[in-house]
Parts: sequence; structure tokens; C-alpha cells
Amino acid sequence: MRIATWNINSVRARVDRALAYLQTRQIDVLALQETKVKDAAFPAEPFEAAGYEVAHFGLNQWNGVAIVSRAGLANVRAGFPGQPAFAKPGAPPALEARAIGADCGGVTVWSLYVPHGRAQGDPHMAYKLQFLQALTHDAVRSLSADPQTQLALVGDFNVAPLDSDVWDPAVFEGNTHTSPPERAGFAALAEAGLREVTRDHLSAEHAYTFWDYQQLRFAKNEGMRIDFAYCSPALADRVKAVRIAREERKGKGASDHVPVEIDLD
DNA sequence: ATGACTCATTACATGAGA
Repeated sequence: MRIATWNINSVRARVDRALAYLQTRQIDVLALQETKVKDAAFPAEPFEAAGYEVAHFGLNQWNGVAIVSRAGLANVRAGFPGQPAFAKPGAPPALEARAIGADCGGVTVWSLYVPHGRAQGDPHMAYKLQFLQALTHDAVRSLSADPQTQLALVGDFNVAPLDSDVWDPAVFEGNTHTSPPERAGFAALAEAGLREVTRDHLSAEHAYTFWDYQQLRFAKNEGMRIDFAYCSPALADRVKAVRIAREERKGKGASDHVPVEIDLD
């Protein structure tokens, strides 16, 4: 079974690209982030015509996560237990569309879009750290309940764990994605017993998954590695290969992220 | 080659992204 995760940066703008990608790469389960659409407007029909089932969680033009599967799609959950809500000034806390889970071919897959953080000191940064902490707590709960669980937490983690995961660490000093608290929040998932399998299978430096649209970042290969797959030990043992679909950044109408593929036995 | 931001919005300027 081949699972892929992709921050698609609007599913409506790239539905044809997504369909071609599913077919070309023979993807069984595709976790999408930043679909940027409400549930009612998600273009499910073309995916269904291609033989896939779709589960989507989208509230407005921001965020939005989906799972597209031809390996089964059951027990769909919007939001993970304990997921923090975000309180905009003057508004009650509201859950954002940043997590959807489903059982696909014997694997529980979560498509995750970790908050960006915006800036050090911004309320969104505290929210980002809370999100990672709550995700870790829920992972601990799942692993405790069933040590053999087949669990994959995939998506855009918005953290660059190593200096070699960004083209120039100096650019990120004092900014988001590389700060010690963010890296600690990311590492806590490993300390909880999960394994980040893309690093296990693809340790090369500058194996980027994101290139900003601005300033010719892709042409200059000035990217970031921020899309990952944390797996339970039992599932991690089944991972045979990992591939970054760099070709998806090419051409007109590309997302700024590319898919990351995980092959299971 | 890979190409100079892009996407969605009760839109024509703004917010968000990283």
C-alpha cells in the first residue's frame, strides 16, 4: 500500500493535478492539507469517478484537510481528541479544520495541518505548540491502548527539525519553524514512541518538501523540509521506501509543497 | 530545467501562507 501526504494549497485549483498524480504514482491513500474549501464545495466527484472515496473537513477558505482512499475509508473523525481550539480576539475558541482521521486498509491515517505560528510571541505560536502537545498526548493514549496499533500521523508539521532542513538557517533565526520550542514540540512525538519514517528512509540533506513561491526559491532549490510521517512502531516496521515527489513542484499551477510517499509492505 | 508568489473572498484589496 502506498500512502502519500500533500499540502495541496487549494484542492479546487489543483484537482486535475491531484487526479493525474494519483494515477501516475498509483497512490492508495492521499492525505491532503490546505484544501481551502468548505465541505459542500469539495470536488469529490472526480475522485470518486477515479475509484477513490473521500473524507473532508473544511469550514471556510482557511486550512481544510482530507483523506482520499481506494483502500477503504471508515470511522472518519474530524479533529483529534484534545485538539486545541483557537480563540480569535473577541470571539469564543473555535476548532479549526486541521485534522481528519480515518481507517484505511487496516491503517489509521491522520491528515494534519499544524498551525504555522506566524511569529515568535504571536498567539498563533502558543497555539502551534499546544497543538503539537495535544497531538503527542493523543498519540500516547493510542499507543497505550494498543501497542500494536497501525497509526500514521502525516501532514504539514510546519517545523524544520534540523538546520539542514532549511536552505539557510540564518534566515529563520528569531522566526518560525526552527526555534527550540517548535523543534521540541516536534521531537516530543518521537519521545512518545512514534517514528518519523521519512527521515529513517530518506536522510539526505536538503531533501525539501516546500519551496516558497517567491524569489525563485524552487529554481534555486532554496526550500524547507516540513512535511513528515510519524508512525507507530508496528507500522514503521512495515515502511519499505519513502519518496519526495519533487516533480510536482514543476510547471504551471504547482502547489508550494510536494507530496511525500510512504510505501508499506 | 525548475522561472521571477498564489489562493480565496459576500473580491477589485486584503489576509494568510513559511
